[in-house]
Amino acid sequence: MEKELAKAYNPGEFEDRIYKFWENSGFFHAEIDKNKKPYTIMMPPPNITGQLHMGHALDNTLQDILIRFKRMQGYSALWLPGTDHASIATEAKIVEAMRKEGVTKEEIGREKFLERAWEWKKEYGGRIVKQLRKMGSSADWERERFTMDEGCNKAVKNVFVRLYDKGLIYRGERIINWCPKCLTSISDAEVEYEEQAGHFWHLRYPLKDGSGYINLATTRPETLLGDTAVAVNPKDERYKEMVGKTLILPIVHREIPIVADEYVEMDFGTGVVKITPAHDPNDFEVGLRHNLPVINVMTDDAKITDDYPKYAGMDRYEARKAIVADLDEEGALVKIEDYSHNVGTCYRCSTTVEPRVSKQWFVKMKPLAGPAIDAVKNGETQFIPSHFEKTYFHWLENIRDWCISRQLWWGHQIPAFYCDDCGETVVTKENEAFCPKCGNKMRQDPDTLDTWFSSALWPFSTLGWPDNTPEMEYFYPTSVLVTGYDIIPFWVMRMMFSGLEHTGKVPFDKVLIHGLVRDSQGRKMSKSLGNGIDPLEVIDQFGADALRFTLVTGNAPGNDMRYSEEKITASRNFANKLWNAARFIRMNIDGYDVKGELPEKLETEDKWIISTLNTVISEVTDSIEKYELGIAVSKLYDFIWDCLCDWYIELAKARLQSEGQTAQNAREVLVYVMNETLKLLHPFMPFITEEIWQSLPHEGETIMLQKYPVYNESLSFPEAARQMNMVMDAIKAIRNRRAEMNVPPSRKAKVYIAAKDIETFKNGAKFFSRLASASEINVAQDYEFEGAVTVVTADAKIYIPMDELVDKDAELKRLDKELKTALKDLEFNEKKLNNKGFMAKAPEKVVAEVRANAAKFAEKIEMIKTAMDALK
RNA sequence: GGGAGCAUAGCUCAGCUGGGAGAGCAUCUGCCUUACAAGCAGAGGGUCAUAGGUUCGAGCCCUAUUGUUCCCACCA
Repeated sequence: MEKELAKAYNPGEFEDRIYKFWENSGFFHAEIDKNKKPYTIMMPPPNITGQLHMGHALDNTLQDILIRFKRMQGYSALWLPGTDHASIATEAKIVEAMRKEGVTKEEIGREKFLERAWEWKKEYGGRIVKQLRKMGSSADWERERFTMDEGCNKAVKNVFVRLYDKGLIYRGERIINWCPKCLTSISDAEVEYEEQAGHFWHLRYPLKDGSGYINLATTRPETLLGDTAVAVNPKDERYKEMVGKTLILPIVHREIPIVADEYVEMDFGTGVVKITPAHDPNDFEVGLRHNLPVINVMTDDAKITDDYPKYAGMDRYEARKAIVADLDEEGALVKIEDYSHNVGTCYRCSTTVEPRVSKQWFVKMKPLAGPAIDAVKNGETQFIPSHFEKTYFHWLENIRDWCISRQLWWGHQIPAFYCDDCGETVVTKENEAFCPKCGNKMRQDPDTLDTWFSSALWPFSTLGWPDNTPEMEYFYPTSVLVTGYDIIPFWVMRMMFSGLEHTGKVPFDKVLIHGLVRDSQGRKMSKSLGNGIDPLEVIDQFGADALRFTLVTGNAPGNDMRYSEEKITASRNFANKLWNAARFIRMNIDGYDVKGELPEKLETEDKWIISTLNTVISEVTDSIEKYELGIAVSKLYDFIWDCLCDWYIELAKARLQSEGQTAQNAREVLVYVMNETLKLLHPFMPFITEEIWQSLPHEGETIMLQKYPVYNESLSFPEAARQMNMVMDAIKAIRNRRAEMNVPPSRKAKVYIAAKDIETFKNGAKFFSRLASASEINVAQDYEFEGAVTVVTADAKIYIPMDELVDKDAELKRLDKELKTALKDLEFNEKKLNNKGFMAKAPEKVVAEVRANAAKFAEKIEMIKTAMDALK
């Protein structure tokens, strides 16, 4: 036989060995059997920090569980590797790494930079994949590298050109969020708002005709330089007369109109807003509606432009001071008020973002959103749990055009070319372009595409699209996307509309949404808080299986979970329990020829455990198929700990110590049940199940490629299970009673069982000595005792004559209490049976159950009564 | 302001399509019973946030309220 198990569960002793074994088994690069229905699952991109974090560990655990489960079921399950492109964070990391080497990106140029970036990416991405593998994940870097390099680029260009030709991509002037430090636009989602203490500067703008002033307030007086109007609400009686008149802008002394616009709220402040279209998104919209000029007063790095010589070169905060001082001097400053307000900051460098007008590429979202909404509404793609559909709809229904250009180098360069001479624009898949009008070589747009633009194409770009590859044909649409709820708007939504637009099909059938992993106090894990827990350290200390188990246990889809040391300890203890159960089995089969096949003659307890296992098989399989992994895992936990360890192994001990066929049968059943259990558990705890499986009699090379257990009707023994439960109930009742009386197990006592079903209890009598501290066991239809400890179960009346311990009054009191609960139980059931509505409307099954319960309690009451009579 | 989630034992959370409330940890009691003290056998502990409603029957479905968390928008 194979190998000894160490005395205690110590994952460190075998995880590395198992991991190497898997590497050589070909599992990670399993050949795809194209005759079988595929199960395709996507794996998100390696995290940019190069460090595995809990969220990632959770993602991967869920994905890997599904992959392993499906492969054991015979599907050709496949990872689709991820990509991670033009994010500011990525580029910043690369720039930082280069700075340490003493070079800047400008110095080495775009081409070299990208080369360097790729090296960097390879190093960090590769590291992440190694880390994922350590936890048993079948993540695969080689495949990722390929698809990132070749597949993605091709797909991105194709999509861009396609959308442009259809008029769904356009270039236009818009207000965007600009980070003056990173010198790039950032998407709305990348802006973080924080509460900042600021001021309200109350200003007054004089009317040109000298008839008075109009008062308004601003938090950003420096943008006054770019004011091109003042707006009031059209319904506002106070200013009705003023609309259309002209004001003189203080300091600048430019003439600006008063316009009426719904955007202005009458109740807020003075009901007057200064309009600076170049430096505020709302003002920009107002400007569009009223054809106002757009005057940009700031440079890229948020300094005042040369158009205002007095302030030129000052940064926005210096300029603010200077302008406020000048306003005061001019008498335009009315008062200053303290005011706290939300300010948008760059999520990476925390610099206050500057809304800025610039030329960017946009995707028209309205035409793309419609089909994406429909596909979920008609069930082509389902969210699990389904309520996340609401989030999805809410986003798509309120969607705005998507700014896709980023002023970065690391990413896919926008395939648009401009003619410097005539201003012609050409969008093409080619690497260079010549102006159709003047024939000059054109200049490619230096910007790159938003990371989500390429990520949105992942489900098909990784399969070779736009070519009609066999992979595309076979694997697309994919089966399930596993991801956190926080990126539904960024990614899920964009994959949906991209898939529908470009392939005509949804990218995946199911979207399994999970929550975030928080710390033990419920806070989001973050670097700045220092409360992040490194999964690798957890693995070192407790084992990868314990981590995986913790991440799925007691956790419903979509709900956040808290990570705590108590939880991981509980998981480790469970692994230890399983380990020791296996050790017990190994010790008992040592020296015997055991195959783990079910013997022909099964005892009642064998039938009970096999039947229970059979039920667990169907429940676990159903739960996984419904993506209720937390439920599946708790079913397995209960079965292994309660049924297998606490009961079956204990029940089998006596037989194992005997000789002959019955002992051999017990060995076979033990190995059989353990093997089936290991297979059931394998997707959740891959390392320990492999290690134990290898140590027990088995056929095949690895547990990973065994068939997942299937419910088998011929292994269902409800009658044996019922009988076993009667015996177990009696044992529990005796233990309970003894514990109440503080009788130590070492003190054995005779047990007399009075029951209708004599056979069952005679059959089960052998268990009472070990499990109920019985010195002797007698079974009969009835007994008459005076002064014995009495225990009543639903099926038996048990007497334990322990004369010196018997306190008649106490016994009577206790029995009386039991009688009362039994009477209450009976009443509850009878009430239902007497309820006409219940009898008429409740399903037959429920009525039958209630009827059976009523009978059971009536019987129990009788037994308690006779027991009490005997005591009196 | 718009949207969503959560509210169940001292703590952390399960509870699938409605059929008399569960687990782990913690607490208390008794056990080193030769797989396991990372263990075994027991015990206590809940008006399932509040108020209505639907139903024969509600932790679960509906409405309102309160508390709480998250996402989005953001008032110059």
